[in-house]
Amino acid sequence: MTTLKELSKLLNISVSTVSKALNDSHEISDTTKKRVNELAEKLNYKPNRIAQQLKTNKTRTIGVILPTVTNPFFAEVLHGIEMAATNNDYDIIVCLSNETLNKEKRSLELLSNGSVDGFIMAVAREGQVKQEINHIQTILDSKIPVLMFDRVVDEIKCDKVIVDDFQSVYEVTEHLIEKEGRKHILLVSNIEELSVGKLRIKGYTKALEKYNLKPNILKLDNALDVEKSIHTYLSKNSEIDAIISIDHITGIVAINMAKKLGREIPNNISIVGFGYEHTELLSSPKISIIHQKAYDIGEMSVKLLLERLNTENHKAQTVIVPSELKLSESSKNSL
Amino acid sequence: MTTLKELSKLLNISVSTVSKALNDSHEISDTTKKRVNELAEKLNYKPNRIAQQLKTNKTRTIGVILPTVTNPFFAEVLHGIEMAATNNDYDIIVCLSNETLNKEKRSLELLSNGSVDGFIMAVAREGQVKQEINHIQTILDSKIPVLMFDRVVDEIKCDKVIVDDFQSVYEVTEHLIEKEGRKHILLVSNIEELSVGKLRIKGYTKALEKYNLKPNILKLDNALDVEKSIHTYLSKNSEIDAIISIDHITGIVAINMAKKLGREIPNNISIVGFGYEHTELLSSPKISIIHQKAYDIGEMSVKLLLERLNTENHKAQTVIVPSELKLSESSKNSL
DNA sequence: TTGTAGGCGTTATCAA
DNA sequence: TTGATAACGCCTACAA
Repeated sequence: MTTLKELSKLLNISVSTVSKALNDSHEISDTTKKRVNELAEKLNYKPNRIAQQLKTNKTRTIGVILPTVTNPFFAEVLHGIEMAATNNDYDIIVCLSNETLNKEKRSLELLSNGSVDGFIMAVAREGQVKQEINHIQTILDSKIPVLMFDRVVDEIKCDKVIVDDFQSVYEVTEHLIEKEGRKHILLVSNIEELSVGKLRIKGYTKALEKYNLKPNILKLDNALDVEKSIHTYLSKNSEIDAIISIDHITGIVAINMAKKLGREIPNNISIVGFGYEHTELLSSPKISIIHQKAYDIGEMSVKLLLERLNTENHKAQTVIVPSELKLSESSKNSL
Repeated sequence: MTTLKELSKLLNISVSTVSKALNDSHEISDTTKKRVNELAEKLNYKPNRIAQQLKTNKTRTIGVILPTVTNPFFAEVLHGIEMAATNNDYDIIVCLSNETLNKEKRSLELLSNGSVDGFIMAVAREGQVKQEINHIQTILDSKIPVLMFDRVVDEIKCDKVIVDDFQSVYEVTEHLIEKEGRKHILLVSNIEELSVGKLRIKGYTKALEKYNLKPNILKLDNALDVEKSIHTYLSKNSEIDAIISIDHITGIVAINMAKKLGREIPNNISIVGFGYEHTELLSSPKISIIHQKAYDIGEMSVKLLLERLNTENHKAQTVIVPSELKLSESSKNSL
C-alpha cells in the first residue's frame, strides 16, 4: 500500500504538505495540489484506515451481535443495519452468539478493546433464560454505547428498538374473535422463554380474557417433531377454529397439518403467523402474517446508535417499530 | 480506555516495562509483573486493537461481501464463516452488495485501505450478468487475497470454494429417470443467469440427453406470481411426472401447486428442490432436497483464505464441497 | 532488570 | 506556501 511517506519522497516534498494537499487544504498551492493528486491517483493511494482510526480514536465501526442469522428475522434486521451503516460511512463487524451466553460475552469483550465505537445487539436465548446481564452492563460502564433490539433486558438502561409484540398479538386475537367469530383459538409457541415470546403470549391471553375465552397454548420448545405435535393436537381438539403461531415457522406447518386433516382454510379455521419478507410464498393458501418490519428495526437501530455517538449524553430512549397485520387467503375476511 | 501510559504513570515505571510485563517477558522481575498485572486487571486494561494493527500491519479481520443475507444459503454460509473466523481469532466485516455491482465495487474499494487482510465473496448477480470483473482483479493486483465461493468468475485466478452444481443435478436427474421411472421432468429456474444456475441446468440437460429425453424448462426470473406460473404450467402439461427446482423456494411452491391440482406426491409426481437447514419443515409431504453444505462452504472458505494469508504464494486452489441428496416423502423411493 | 528511542501512517500545531 | 515536530497506543531493539 502506498503511504504519504512514499508520495512525499517521490515528489521531494514533506509528508505534511502531501497530507494537506490531499485534504485540499487552503494552505497549499494549486500547483502542488495538482502534482500530489496526480501521483496519488497514479499509485492508487488510499489513506490507511487503521492509522486514521488510531489518530482520531474513532473507528466508524459498529459491532453487531446477533443470536443467529439463519432466522429470517435477524437476517432482515442485519440487512437493515448494513444498509444504514453503509449510508453513514460506517462498517459493521458481525458476531453470532449462536444463542449462547459464552459466545456473546466473548464477542462483547473482544470488540470492546477499541475495535468498535458502539454495539447493536439482540441478547442470546441462554442469557435471557438465565437473566445474566453483567457482561452488558460492563460494556456500558466502560462508556461504549450499546443498543438492544427485539430481545431486550429491562434492567439495563440503554437505547432500545423493539417490536409491538404485545399489541400486535392482542389485536390479531381480537380480530379473530370479533371479525371472524372465532372462539377456540390455539396459540402455538416455540419461543415462550424469550422476552418477545412472553409478550406475545400475554397479548393473546389478555385479549382472550376480555372476551372470557379460555387460552389454548401448545408449547413446542423441545418438540422433536413439530409436524407431529401440531397434527396430534389438532386431531384431538377438533373445536379449534383459529391458530396463532408466534414464530415464523410453525404457522406454515400448521397450515400444512390443517389441510392434511381436511380442515378448510379459511372457512373452517384461520391461521396467522409471524413473518417477514418471503414468508407468504411458502404456503398455499398464503398464510396471514404479523409482518415485523425487521429491515426498519435494523435501520432504526443504527440511527439511534449514531445519534448517541454524535451527541453528548442525551437520555436513553426506546423506540417501538409497529408491525403490520397482513391478512391473506388463510384468514376469513381476506382483503 | 486504559492505556499502557496510564498504567506506567500510576506505577511509576516506564511504558516499555509495563508492556513487557503484560506480555510476560523474561526480562521483567516477578514482583513488577505482579504489580503491573494486578493494576491492569483492576483497571480492566485491554491492549488497543487499532494500535496493534497499525504496529503489525495485520488486522486479523476478513472482509465478507455477500449478495444478500436473507437467502438462507448465504445466511448459513455466513454462519460458517463467522464460526471459523472466531475460532481463529479473526473478526469479519460484513458488506451486502444487494446483488448490485455498485455496492460490491464500493465495498471492495472501501475495505481495501488496510481495513482487512483479505476478502471472502460471492459475486453479485448484476456483476455476473454483465461479466464485470475488473474491480476484483484490482484488489488481487494490490496483493490482497480474495476467495470466491459459490458464484465464481472463471477468468479470475484466485482460491475458490464451489458446490458440485453440475454433478448434483445430473445425479438427481438420473435418479429420477432410472430409479423412479420418470420421463417428463420439469426444471423450474429463477437463477438461470447465475454461474451456479447455468451449471445446474447443464447437469439436467446432460442427464436427459443420455436417456434421449427432452428438456422442459420453466424460467421464472421475472415472474410476478410464481405460484400462478407453476400452476398454469402444470395444468397445461399434465404429463409432467417430476419437478426439479434449482433454488430454495420454488420447490416448495411446486409441491403446494401440485397438491392443489390433485397430483399425488410421490406416487404421481416427484419433487426435488435445493435446500438447507430447515427447508424440509416447510412442506408436507417433506420436499426432497439437494442439501448444500452451506455451513461447510463458509468454514472451508475461511480455512483456505487463512492458509493463503499465512503461507507464501502457493498456487490458487479450488475446492468443491459436495452436496448431499436427501430423498424424502416427496420422492417415490423414499428412504 | 528497567528505561530510552524510534516507528507503524496519519493529522494537527506551530515554525519557517 | 511549505516543513518540522509531536502525538494517537503499542511494540521492540538497544542502551543503561
